[in-house]
Amino acid sequence: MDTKETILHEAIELAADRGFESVSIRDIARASGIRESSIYNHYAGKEAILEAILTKFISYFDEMNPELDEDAALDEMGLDEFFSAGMSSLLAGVGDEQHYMKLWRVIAIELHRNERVKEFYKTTLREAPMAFWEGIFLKMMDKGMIPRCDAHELAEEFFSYALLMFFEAFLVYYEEDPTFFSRMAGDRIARHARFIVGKLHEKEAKE
Amino acid sequence: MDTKETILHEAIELAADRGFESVSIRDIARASGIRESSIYNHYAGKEAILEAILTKFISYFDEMNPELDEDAALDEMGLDEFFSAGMSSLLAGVGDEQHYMKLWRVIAIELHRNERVKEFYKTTLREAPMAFWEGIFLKMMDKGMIPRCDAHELAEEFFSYALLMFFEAFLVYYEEDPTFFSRMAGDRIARHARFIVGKLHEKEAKE
DNA sequence: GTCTATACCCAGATAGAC
DNA sequence: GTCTATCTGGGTATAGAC
Repeated sequence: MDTKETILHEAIELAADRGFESVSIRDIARASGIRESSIYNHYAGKEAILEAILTKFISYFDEMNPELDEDAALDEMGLDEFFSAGMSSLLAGVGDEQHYMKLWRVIAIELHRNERVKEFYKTTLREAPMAFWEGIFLKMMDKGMIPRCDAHELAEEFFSYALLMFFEAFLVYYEEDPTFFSRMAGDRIARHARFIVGKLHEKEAKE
Repeated sequence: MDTKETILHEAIELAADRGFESVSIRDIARASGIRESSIYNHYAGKEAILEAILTKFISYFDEMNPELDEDAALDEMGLDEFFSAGMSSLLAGVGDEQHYMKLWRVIAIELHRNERVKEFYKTTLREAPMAFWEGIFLKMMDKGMIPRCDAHELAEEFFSYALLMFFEAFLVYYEEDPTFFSRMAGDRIARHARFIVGKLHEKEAKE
């Protein structure tokens, strides 16, 4: 690993503990085994390191979240199976490699003060998945797999729970248990999915 | 307003913008119209001011959230009415006075690094309301108002959405719209409540 | 590209006159 | 209880030798 990568890596490790704001150039230099001044040969300043962290996170996220071929999947699966598959895909997208988890933690902490992170949250973490699931639900209705209802609302009900898990895992429980998301989110979201599926099945049974 | 109160007030105003960490004693002194050194006649240090903020918030919160007499209420109301009442009570508990909203914002930002805030979140914001709603659902089942099911799960499904609104309102949307919670949470949570009530009604119809 | 040395600033905090 | 003055430490960042 070259120096530039090392600096970035150590900056993330430190920022996951106490937030990027609380990490100094000195800290990063010490952890990277070089002097403060050497950092400026690789990054223009502290802000540039944060930008690099966000860029790394976003490209990592995109790479881990290939477009799902929902049409093919919908033809082959039942409703329950599809939810499980969708959730596995979601969790795979979050990843569970330790260092990647730290990136999520940094992003969560930066949310309140960084415009780029806010934009990422609003479009990539919230709107895009909501639109995806809304599309899925519409197709399910077309195929008669679920009864007709407001697909937009259904998507909101379904995906909101995953968003709450994100906030709780990385802002509330992270320090006492950095694996909270990988360990708990899967089960909790699966339970939630069953609740929603239950609702759809009941509707079906009723009609 | 005496000096000690002024210091606390201005500290909150500043911390709501950029987080308490980013506010300096100098900033607070300037906003309060006194010198830095004078602050130490009222507070032991910066940490003491943060503690005072948390204490103010918690006592304000407790004051705004009187115990609801759910038994009496349940006897008089239908299911829909009770949900509306419960939600109004929740929103009243959050309050909408500007300065109080700023306290919520500060709390949300501090969540990731302050143990006291984490504890408040876990017990007062999450566990207590969950237990309250679980109790309500159990009583509703006893009275035959809703079909029997897992009351704990139902409470989680119901209240999780309100928690997500808290995170989104104060971490994501606050800067562009400080009134997001008062304006949006009410409607959104009401819609969510209708979704849950819908589910219960369908269960009822089915059985 | 890394080092030493240093500039410059602002942070939290204290001493002591009034 | 407020002020002026000051301390000490740590922060980001730059200059220039090697």
